[in-house]
Amino acid sequence: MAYFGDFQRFADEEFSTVPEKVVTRFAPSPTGYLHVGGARTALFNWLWARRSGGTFILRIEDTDLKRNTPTAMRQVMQDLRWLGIEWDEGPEVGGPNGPYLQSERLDFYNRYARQLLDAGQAYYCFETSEELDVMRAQAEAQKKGFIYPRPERFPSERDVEKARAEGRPVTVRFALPMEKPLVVNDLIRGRISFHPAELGGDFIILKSDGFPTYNFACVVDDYHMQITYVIRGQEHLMNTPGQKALWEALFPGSPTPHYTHMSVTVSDTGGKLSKRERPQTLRAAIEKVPDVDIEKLAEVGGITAGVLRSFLRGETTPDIPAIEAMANHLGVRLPEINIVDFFRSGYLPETMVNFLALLGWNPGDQREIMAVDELVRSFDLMRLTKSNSLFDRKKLLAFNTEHLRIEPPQKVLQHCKAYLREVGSPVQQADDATLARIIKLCEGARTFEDIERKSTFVFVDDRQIEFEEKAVQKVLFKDHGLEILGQVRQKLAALDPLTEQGIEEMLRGLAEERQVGLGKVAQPLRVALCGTTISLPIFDSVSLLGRERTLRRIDLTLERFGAQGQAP
RNA sequence: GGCCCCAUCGUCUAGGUAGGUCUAGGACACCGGGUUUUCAACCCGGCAACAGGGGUUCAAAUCCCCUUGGGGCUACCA
Repeated sequence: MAYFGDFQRFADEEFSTVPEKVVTRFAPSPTGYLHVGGARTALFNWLWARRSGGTFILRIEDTDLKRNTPTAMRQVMQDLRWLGIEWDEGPEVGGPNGPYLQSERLDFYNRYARQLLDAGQAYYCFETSEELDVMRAQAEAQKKGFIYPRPERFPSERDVEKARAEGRPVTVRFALPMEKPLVVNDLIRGRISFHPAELGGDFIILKSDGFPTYNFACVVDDYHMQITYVIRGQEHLMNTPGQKALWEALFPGSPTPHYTHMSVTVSDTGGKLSKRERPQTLRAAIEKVPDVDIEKLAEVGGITAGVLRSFLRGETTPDIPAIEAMANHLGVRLPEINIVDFFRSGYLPETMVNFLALLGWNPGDQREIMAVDELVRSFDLMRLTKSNSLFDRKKLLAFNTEHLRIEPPQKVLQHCKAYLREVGSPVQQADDATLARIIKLCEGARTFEDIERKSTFVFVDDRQIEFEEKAVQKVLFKDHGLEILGQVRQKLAALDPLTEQGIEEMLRGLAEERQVGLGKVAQPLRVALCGTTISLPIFDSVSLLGRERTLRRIDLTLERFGAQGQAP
């Protein structure tokens, strides 16, 4: 099942050997949760591998000791699995080309660095970061691009010992061939040519802590893992010529993978889709609160008032749980950025996969709502869009509405249970049959959050119902709401047995009797049962609660608001 | 600043590689109407785009150039 796409337009020496097998990889650096951009990159790589019967590899790029967090890798894997993106090789599943954590592959990098050093294609450097900063600043002052000055004679091993003895950092730089232009053949952008001098000159491949840099590790691993297609974000386009040069030095004669640089996804809340959006939204929200109680808010977030003030000044950012706790406390909705955010907001993974796939790709016909297997069948790298796209949450919502409608009920039920557990909803108490019934009643719901909100009244104590002021004023205190509720109570008490049909006939009869619409008799009852004007269909609401609880709630409502008199 | 990428309705996009069939199609959003026991959903209708300027050509959304605009990179981050 090899791919026979249009390679003619790139038919030159570089593409003369089109690899039979498709091997792609997703190579995140484990710095936090998987976010939308990363998920899209993973998805495209996965789809391409699946579409052509190839292999999808997960590789963890944990070469930055300062940034990697211990739990991040697990979170990323969990999020990928939630989306249904399973890897054929990688952490936890193994594979013939492991290990799949770069931090466990140091031997490879050292060996190749040694090879380059011995061949005179790389050399040692001893500058500190500060010294390099000064050099860059000088170049900038002269309005010139900074190019690292390659020494006339490369430092020897003895120089290295000396530098170490002096406590200087030791790094290794790749001597970038400067004579010919570096050409990248991007599958969707075509031929792009770079002048080596404009790339910034010789770049570091081994850091002073002994770890490889991204550009180095990436080349070594892509070769050893036999990656045939590199599909990544546009932000890597400028890295590619350097990586190609490195590849040619390391593996001469061996074809590089095909490169594809995807467009960037930008946020509909303005600017680049970034993890910073959530704290920024919270900060803006706090600033709008008139007399914000800093002490209290800090306590909610589990941080000190000092930290909170510094956050408000834009100096620091508290951790994710603190941000979420404070937002929750203030009732602020933070924009979803990470994949888990969408899970917690009640989206289906099928929606995310479908929507993400359409960000920068389309099947070429008018289909939009597609199942995963359909995406796999239709996916084609050559159909990637070149321009950046905006992440439109409203369209995502419409997609979720549709998927909630078309996915198999069993699947929806399972996802719904996971959601309810995650948010700690009282609706968790529902048994499968009841929950399935509730989901069915919520046909047209946009997210699990909608379903939860509409049905939670069934699972709380009769006395725990919180009455929404607006609902009380509008429904109970107007149009004889309380009076009608009293009548409803009497008729309901007389109903035996209590069936949905009976309830419906009774309510319709009463509406007719009073010469009003059904809404006028249904709404007071609804408010009595759940405290708001939004709930499951009223007949089902009553039947779900049962006679006893329904009557008790009506009585409690009458007791509580009856004394406050009737508005005209 | 330098280098690189990109440019069709408000948004995602089809059409562009083989110029005429494009009075530019679809979806989301929006507006109007309908349905209705709440919210949502649903049904019908409507608004709405080839960034600007030069070429090439009988003919340009489509090919070329310039301008403008947006984005990316310019680390001992990935």
